[in-house]
Amino acid sequence: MNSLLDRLNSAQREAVLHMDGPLLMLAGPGSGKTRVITHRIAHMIQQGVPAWSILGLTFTNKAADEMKHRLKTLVGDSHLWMGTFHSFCARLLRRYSRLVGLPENFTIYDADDAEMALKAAVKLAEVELTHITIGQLAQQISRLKNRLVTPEMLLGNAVSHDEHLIARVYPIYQQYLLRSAAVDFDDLLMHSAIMLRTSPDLRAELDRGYKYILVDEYQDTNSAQYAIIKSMSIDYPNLAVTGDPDQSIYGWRGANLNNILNFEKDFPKTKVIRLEENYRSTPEILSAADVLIQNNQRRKAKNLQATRPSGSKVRLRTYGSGRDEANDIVQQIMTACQQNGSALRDFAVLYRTNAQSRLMEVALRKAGLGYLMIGGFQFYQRKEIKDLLSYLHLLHNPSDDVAFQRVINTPPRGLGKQTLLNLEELARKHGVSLLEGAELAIDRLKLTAKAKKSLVEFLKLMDLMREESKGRLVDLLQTLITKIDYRNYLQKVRREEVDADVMENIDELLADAAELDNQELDGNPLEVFLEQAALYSETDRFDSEADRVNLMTLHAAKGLEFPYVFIIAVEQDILPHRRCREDPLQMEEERRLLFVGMTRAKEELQLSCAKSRSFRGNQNISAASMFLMELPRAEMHISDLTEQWDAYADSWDNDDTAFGDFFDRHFGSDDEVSPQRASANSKKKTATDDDLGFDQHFDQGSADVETWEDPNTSKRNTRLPTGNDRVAELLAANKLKTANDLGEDSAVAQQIPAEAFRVNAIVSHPTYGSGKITSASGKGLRRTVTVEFFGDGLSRSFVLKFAKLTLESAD
DNA sequence: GATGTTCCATTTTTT
DNA sequence: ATGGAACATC
Repeated sequence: MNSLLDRLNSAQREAVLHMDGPLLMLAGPGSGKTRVITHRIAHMIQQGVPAWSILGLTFTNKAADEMKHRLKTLVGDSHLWMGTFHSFCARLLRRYSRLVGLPENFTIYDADDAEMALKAAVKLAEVELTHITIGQLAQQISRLKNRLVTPEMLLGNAVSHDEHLIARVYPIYQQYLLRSAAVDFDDLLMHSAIMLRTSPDLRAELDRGYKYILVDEYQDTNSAQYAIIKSMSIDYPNLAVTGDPDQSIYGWRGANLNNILNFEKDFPKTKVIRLEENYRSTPEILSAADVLIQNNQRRKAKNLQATRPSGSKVRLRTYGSGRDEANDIVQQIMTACQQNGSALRDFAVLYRTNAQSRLMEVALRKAGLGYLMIGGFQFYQRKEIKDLLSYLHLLHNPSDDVAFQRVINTPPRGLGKQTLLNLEELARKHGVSLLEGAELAIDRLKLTAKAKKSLVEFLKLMDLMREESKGRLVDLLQTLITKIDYRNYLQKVRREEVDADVMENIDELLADAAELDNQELDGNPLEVFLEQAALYSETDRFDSEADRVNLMTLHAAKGLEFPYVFIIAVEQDILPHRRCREDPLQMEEERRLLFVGMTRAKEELQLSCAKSRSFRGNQNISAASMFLMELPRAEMHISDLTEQWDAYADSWDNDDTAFGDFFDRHFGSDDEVSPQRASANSKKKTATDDDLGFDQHFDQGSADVETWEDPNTSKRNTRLPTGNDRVAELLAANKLKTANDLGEDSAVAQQIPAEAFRVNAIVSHPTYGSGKITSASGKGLRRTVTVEFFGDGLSRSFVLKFAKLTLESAD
């Protein structure tokens, strides 16, 4: 049994040996936390603690599975409950649903379903969503729920317009969910917490039952989760939590850092153990991450100790474009695989937002390398899967109005908007679900023959499925697919392209069902199937046997490790995300996010940014992230691979419209221009010919790595004039005359961009009067514009250098 | 009511 | 770029 304690350092051993009383493990990245947890449980079991009295709560199913797996190798099969908060709560609610007014066959709505329900609620509440989107509203309500704020608590407390709106919609949303016998993700926690609060007997029973509770990633728990754990740790405060405040990255989801910061106060006589030795990363990687995180104000200092031998320097790379970035990384991966026999699965590419995966995917596919993308559009969110599952949901829970809505006319069976509206009204009048409403409708609603027939058929289908649901899940699904001729419908909806994928997804769903059919289950298979789908996340099955490059967001990477890590698009407005700019707290969370990403790496780490990146279809100039300026750059390997930049710039030169847009975006808007942007632009322009000297304003410093400045500080100090500013100024001063004035030796010329003469600008000509520029091309004085004159409606072309054109208005 | 077309916002991160 | 919603047409 002492083998359990072998190969543990003293702090780890102390944690493993701790049994009774609260325990706080402050575990830095790579400090062997999972190992400590599993060994500790194994130790407890060996000491005679019954496994079923231990409750392990994790953040992802993946983490739970991993621990279960490791535990199995230590003590064999054991019957402890280890899972996510959400699945634990789901289980709790299934058993005690009546305590919160739900039937036990309630449905768990995913974000999509919840949004549909919210939309319905907004409609019922008869409010107008003017300046807030449905998504924002959903998030606000989610935050309230995470803080255990019920609709009643909101009454009379609303001050702002938003608060009034929420106070109005939130209760109706909750009602809607209740009537649909459904809960959203947040409800799982909130209902559980409330249930524990209002049922002292149940609380005491669970407290007694789960004598030992263990919470992983405690820094990411929110108030609802706190309430749940706390209430089960009163009589038996054997609560052990592990976490790292520096890895708190779910503040936006209501995670409350105070949970971990105040743990010692909360639970008297807490034993605190710090795990600061890092067994994962090279000293280079660890030190870079450590230097970065020290820029956070709101943290507890900690002393990360590297234990591994020195490795290669952390790389910091600048690319010309996101495409170059992706290609180079793929190149590096291939080289590494060839030269030192690395496997593809040793590599991870991490990014801030899911959208950033695309370029990597393209590059990997082009190179013929397999990849595994975690997150993004998830399997269970695909239309074809959701459609089919909605039928099952409706079958399992006939009150599920969201499922009904999704399913009733998919595939189209002639039940249109108006019919559905009538049906809805009928159901509401009778206080019944939509499905029941449908039954009523057949007699009570005047329907077209077709609609009536469809409704009858639909109800017959549901009956048939009800019959079938006693058998195997696969058969049920198969019957459904055949009856509604679903594959044919899909083929029609998505013409030609990618229908192979779609069909594969359906097959995969069938396979999932078949797999479940073969398992021994302690519950209703249909229910288990649906719940799995609802609480499943892609992160959970990331380590498939296949050898592939891993692609995922920084959030999804939490808790994982890889020999080689690339963090891409470390750029201003992406890695500190745009939405976090003003909020220092959110800014710190962004920094922690990068910290988490960096500390995933074992051997090698590369951070990169690109100077231009396409966003929503067009190329934008990017500035390096302020976080890169905070890194110990002297100790890193820095390289600037922007030689492709000029090639990109040239492609713009050939396309004047594109350049016009570019100009607008960077000089014509009121946005402040960072030095990076400005010099990037000047670099581009000086590469061409006869400029107007406009650049001189900007041509200070190159964008080379050595001159990287903190974009935040420099932005504030140097508000650069924009093209429009200057034109407006000169127009006002009546100094802007004709294009001739833009001649080389004209004083004004130094300041007027010929590009000011662009499409839609109003100009006037001594002979033809005024007109509008309808097209423009060329640079500088050779610029040619076509003007459509208001007088005779005719178009004429001019070369700026020679024509006497006067700019009347810039746009 | 179904199908086709255009326009529009949209994207932070996830159980 | 892309998919959804609003609008138009069959």
